[in-house]
Amino acid sequence: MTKDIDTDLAMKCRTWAFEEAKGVLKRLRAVGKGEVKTPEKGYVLFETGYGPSGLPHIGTFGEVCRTTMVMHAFQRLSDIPTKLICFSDDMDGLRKVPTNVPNQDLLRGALGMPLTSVPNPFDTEHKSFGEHNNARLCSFLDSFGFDYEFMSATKDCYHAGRFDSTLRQMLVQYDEIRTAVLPLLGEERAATYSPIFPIVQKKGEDKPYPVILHNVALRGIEDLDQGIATFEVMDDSEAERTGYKAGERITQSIFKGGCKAQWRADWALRWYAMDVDYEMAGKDLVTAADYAAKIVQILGGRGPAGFRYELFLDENGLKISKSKGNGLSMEDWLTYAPHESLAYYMFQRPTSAKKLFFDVIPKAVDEYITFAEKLNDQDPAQKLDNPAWYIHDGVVPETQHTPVSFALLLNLVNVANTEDKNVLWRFIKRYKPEATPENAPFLDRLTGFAIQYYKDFVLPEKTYREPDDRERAALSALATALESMEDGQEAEEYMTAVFSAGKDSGYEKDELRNWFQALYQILLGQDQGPRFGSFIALYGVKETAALIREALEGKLIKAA
RNA sequence: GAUCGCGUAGCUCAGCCGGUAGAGCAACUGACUUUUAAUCAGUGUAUUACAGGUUAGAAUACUGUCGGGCUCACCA
Repeated sequence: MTKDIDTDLAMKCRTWAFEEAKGVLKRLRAVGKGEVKTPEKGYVLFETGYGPSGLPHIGTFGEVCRTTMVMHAFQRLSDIPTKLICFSDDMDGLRKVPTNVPNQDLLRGALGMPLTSVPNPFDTEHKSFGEHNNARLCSFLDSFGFDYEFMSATKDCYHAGRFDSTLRQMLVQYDEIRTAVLPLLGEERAATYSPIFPIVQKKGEDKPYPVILHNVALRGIEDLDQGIATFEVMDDSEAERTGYKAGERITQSIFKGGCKAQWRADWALRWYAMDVDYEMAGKDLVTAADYAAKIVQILGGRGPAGFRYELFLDENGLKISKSKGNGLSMEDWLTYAPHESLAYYMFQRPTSAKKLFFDVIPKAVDEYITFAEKLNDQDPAQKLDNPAWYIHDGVVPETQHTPVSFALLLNLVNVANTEDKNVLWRFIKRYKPEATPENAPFLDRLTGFAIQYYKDFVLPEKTYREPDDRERAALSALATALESMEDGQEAEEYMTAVFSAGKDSGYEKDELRNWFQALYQILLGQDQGPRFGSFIALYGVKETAALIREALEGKLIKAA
């Protein structure tokens, strides 16, 4: 790519993304024995992991988004080609049945199977549960335009034999690896811990039914080059699920899909086999990542560079958990704001815990807009301090331009009292006559979000009331007056009509305030509203008249 | 128990390779308006948790204390 940023300048940049990218350089220098050079695989590998037992979520987005930012930074530090791989750990066993998935019985009958062997409970063309979720991950990532390569543990690695040479080595160093992990484990677990789990056919099943044996110990290596080894089952904890009881022995090849590594070891296996240069991890995984790095060292390699980001908390400072349903979900955010604003949020200080709840959304959107608006005019040093640089990889597209803030838009949609984008656009044009949905597509998206916000949070609060006799007479007079008027007149003209209708129906001068309040309460379902003359001008004369007629017929109350 | 981050204006937070403390919201004042809201303009006298040391100078780096919190220690 063209060098938009001078390398020296990039080296001086101290934002976390560049600090991380420098960490990658440091790793390359160590691996290259003092020289930074292109790795044998031909590129620098940035990896993010994904567990396909659930759907992609806000954490998935955060990792891919942030890793991409580091990769973009790295591209300013070095000419070495880069690649981002989103790795799906889809050989992992199905441990429990997710409650938010159809065909619960189907899944209950597949416990213990690798996810890519679990039948697909969804009505999609994918053969397995794992593959279905993989596809979900990809379409999720694609919807944001991430530039990545998908990799399946089952298909691309275990079964393809890609991990075999590393597995061979793990077999040789089995005890060493096991010993390294033991200090981390509780006593009970340590007794039966194995870094490698053989995958066997469940006993007593006619159909193919692969299950992962977790409670085994390596007893001997029969043929190292074929990966053939003997394992002994250590207890009866999985007897019911697998048919294997304590003391039974299994001799088989662990190559070509014959085994699965325990997750800490699996991480190490992947890092070593693929020579991963960078992978970040959430704080909940720090210990595991440290141990995985130790295992990589035992294998003779060096773990990837990468840092530990803090977790997201809810409004009360508690960890966001999908099962508890606290905090904000991906869907919540994307319902009310563009993904660019979420990327902006992800850029903000990943090393300190952030509260992620509803109120942060509008602020994130407006801060994103502020930075995006000024990026292209800044000098290179300033650009590197601008979050928008990281979100858009250097240049903000013209289509992102928006002359109006999200906060203003939220006010506008409230005032406009509309679920119609076109009406909202008329209000926007009053502020910024040059803006159109065509020349400001990002603003057009924002109007959609603002309307959604209005629908979900403002509209339910509305309470329309019935007009009394005097109000009824005044409203009726106003409707009649408006029906004889045309669009396109000054707001003052309409305002005069509103005042006349009020005065003619008996409102004294000091009482007119009540007349306006009545309009809002009866027509808009709220105690306050826009200047009414302007409202008519923007909403439309005929439309306003129609609205009044509806109110008089009591339709608005029923609708609400 | 181990680890990691946090403690700055009423609220949410920014500032943290050291140089007299900022934003948004809230509040208040004014302008505009034949109502209100919006909009526009303006208004911030915070022991930067506490203590100590380093420095010509510390919210910022260091040491300690207190407070409250996440995560890990069964599984991944």
